[in-house]
Amino acid sequence: MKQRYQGKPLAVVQYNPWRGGGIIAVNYAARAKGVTRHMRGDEAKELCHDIILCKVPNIREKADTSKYRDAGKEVANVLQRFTQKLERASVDEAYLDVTETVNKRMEQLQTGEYTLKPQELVNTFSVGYECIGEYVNKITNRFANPYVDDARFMLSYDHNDLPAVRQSDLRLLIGASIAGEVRAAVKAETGYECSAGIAHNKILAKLAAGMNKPNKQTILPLAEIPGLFDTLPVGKIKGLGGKFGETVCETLGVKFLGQVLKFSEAELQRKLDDKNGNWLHLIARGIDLEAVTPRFYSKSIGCCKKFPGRNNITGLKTLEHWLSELSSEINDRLEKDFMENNRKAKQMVVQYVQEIDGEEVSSSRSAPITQCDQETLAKQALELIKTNTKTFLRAGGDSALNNAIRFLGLSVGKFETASNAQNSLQAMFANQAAKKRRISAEEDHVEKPAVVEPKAKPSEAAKMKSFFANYLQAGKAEAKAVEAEKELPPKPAPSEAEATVPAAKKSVFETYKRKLIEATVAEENGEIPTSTPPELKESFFANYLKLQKAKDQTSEEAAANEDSADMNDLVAELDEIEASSAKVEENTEILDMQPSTSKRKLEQESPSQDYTKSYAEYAQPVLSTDLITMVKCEECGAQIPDDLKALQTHRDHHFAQQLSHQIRNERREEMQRKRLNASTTSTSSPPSKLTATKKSKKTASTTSVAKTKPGNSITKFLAAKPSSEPPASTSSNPMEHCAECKKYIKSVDMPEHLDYHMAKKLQRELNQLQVRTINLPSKKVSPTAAKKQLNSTLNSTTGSKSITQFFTQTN
DNA sequence: CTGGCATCTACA
DNA sequence: GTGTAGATG
Repeated sequence: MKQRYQGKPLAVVQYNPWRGGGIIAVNYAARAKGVTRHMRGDEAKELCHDIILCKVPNIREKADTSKYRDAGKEVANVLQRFTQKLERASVDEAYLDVTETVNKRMEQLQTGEYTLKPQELVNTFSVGYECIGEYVNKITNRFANPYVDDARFMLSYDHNDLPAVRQSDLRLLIGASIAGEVRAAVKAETGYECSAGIAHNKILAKLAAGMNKPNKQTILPLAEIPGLFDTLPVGKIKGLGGKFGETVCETLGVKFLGQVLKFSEAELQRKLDDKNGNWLHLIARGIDLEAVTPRFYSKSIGCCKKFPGRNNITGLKTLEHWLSELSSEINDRLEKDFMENNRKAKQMVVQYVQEIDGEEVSSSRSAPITQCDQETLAKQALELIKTNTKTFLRAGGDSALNNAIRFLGLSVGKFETASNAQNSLQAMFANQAAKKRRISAEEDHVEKPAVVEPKAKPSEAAKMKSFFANYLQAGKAEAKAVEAEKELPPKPAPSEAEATVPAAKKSVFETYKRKLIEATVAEENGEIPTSTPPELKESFFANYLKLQKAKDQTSEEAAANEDSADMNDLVAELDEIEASSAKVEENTEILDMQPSTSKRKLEQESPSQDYTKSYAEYAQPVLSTDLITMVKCEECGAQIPDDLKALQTHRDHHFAQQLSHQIRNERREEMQRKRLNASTTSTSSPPSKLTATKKSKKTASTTSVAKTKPGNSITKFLAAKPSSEPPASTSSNPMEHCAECKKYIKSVDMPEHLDYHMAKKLQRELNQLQVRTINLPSKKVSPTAAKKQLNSTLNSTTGSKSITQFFTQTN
């Protein structure tokens, strides 16, 4: 492709003799003119006079898309360097689970080994925010002053979840910086540009990725989910874009995803079915339990061709010809695959559509294969068709088919690793390919090439993780374990457990919350609401966990639990949550490559088109200094804005926090005593239980679980460290030494204390950076772009000394 | 006659 | 294990 195409309207067509060919890809300049996929080339010409139509090359009389496969692989090779947990979702999309990198950077943020680099966020957007600077501002303010949240935030989440949600925002920001690095690497090394979505699971990441294009990335914060879903058409969610989505809308009488919240899970299960009801119930809450399944190569290789109308295959010779052509392509691709992956297909499938009595009848037949040369494949395919068609040939001849064939497809799969390298050339290729991409255990039956060498060093000895991190992560881990279990053989019906346990637990949480509220309200004379009444909202994580846990239990266990005190359930649950710092995809990114618009290597930028107006990629960081005036909380040292309301709210927090820790400590000690009395076989180790239930999931979970440190429980935060001897540390009031500020801090407050240090650092860094965008040659600005610019200007003038200046466009 | 082709997943 | 329909890009 030449640079003269840069920015000009362009589309890719295949088979262009008839009406200009079918469009299979459209660049953004052409999209702006209304050109879409599925149009014919001629229609596109009508809409966009100067559109450039590129043809997909024809090989063997059919479209050959290998160029696009190769381009996708080239990009995927770059992506692979950033995580082992890479799932290629299609030829130009991939999911990256960057949880481990985020974890590492969270720690490094505290030690100063890592700092957020705002220039990585210049073309980043965040759902619900006018610009990324606003989002960053919110995060830093919350961390420095965690207990003053806006009403919307407070209403969206349960009090107990707020810390987790707060930390999630910082994690997403780090995720976005990683995405920025990834995309920069893709651009630098391949010339292709791509967009990305950064969120806590695949569904959300995919959704977010589509919100700002091209060449942009979008964060979807947890707190924005309810608002977004209120007006999000159901069909926008992956998996709901087709017939099923329509069924959902019709049977529920809804248009937007948020409307699904009105239905209980049971209702959804009744109206749809068990599985879909459960799935939709979670999706409507932004929960998607699908893990990023590492997969670099597809499970099958296939090709097909339609023979519409007059092109129907009616003769044996023609059929043999096309089977031979398809086999030839398969064979080529298979040879290449063998070189790279040292695997061989063990099964072939032939699909075909016949016209029988004017009706299209499709069939597919499979057979095991030992060889996959062209002739063998073609022959076997023909055999399969013959033997599965009642009257294959027309009576009275030996070449006319009884039923015309309208479609032929041939694919091979069920790959197995070749026993050993067949020759030195093959070995060399295999090794090179392996070096390049270091495939993780993708398939059970595909062995890692011997040369595979993980570059990731074992992470540094885990420092004390913040309570928030564990809370959020573990919550997801728990959910995941339950999900994985569904793949195991049928479990006992949850009947009893489902009905009673959640109710019981719910009351516990309600009581607990009420206590907190009463306590805080009593102290503050009822002036400032610190917690939303329980009936207004439910605990996002806790509720989900409760539900899943109930399902997880056999009736027997449920009965046993009913005997125990409510509080025991709660504490056990919290302990379990905190005990496992197991893996989950914390931050998922989807990268959406855009071959049609992308620039090739060596290409230079060209005159900007309309859509390039909103590009922020010319931004560069400039230093400036300013800080917001804060006062210090005597209790925890946190910086709080110097106003009465903020101070009051902050003190309320400490009170609530102490109460909550106190309750849990008491229960924990009680449990401990019980445990000592009882035999210590089964109850001791929640993490091992997770390992067991997760076993069937063949993601990287096994490795992560193995890494889980046994002592990674909340008790670590609550009990004094044996090594450090704080002055007044007692079992009831343990203290620890903060490495950061050399002060002794109550152990209960240590996690937040560390968060405070991190927040302070973050804010300092970010406050010192101001990004300025180079003034682009002014052309017509789209209404939305104009609005954005206006807002940016407003931001930069009103908050002249504020952090919102990041990334805002000033001149 | 013309909405192409490739790939994956769920489910019966 | 096998064949089919649906979803998606």
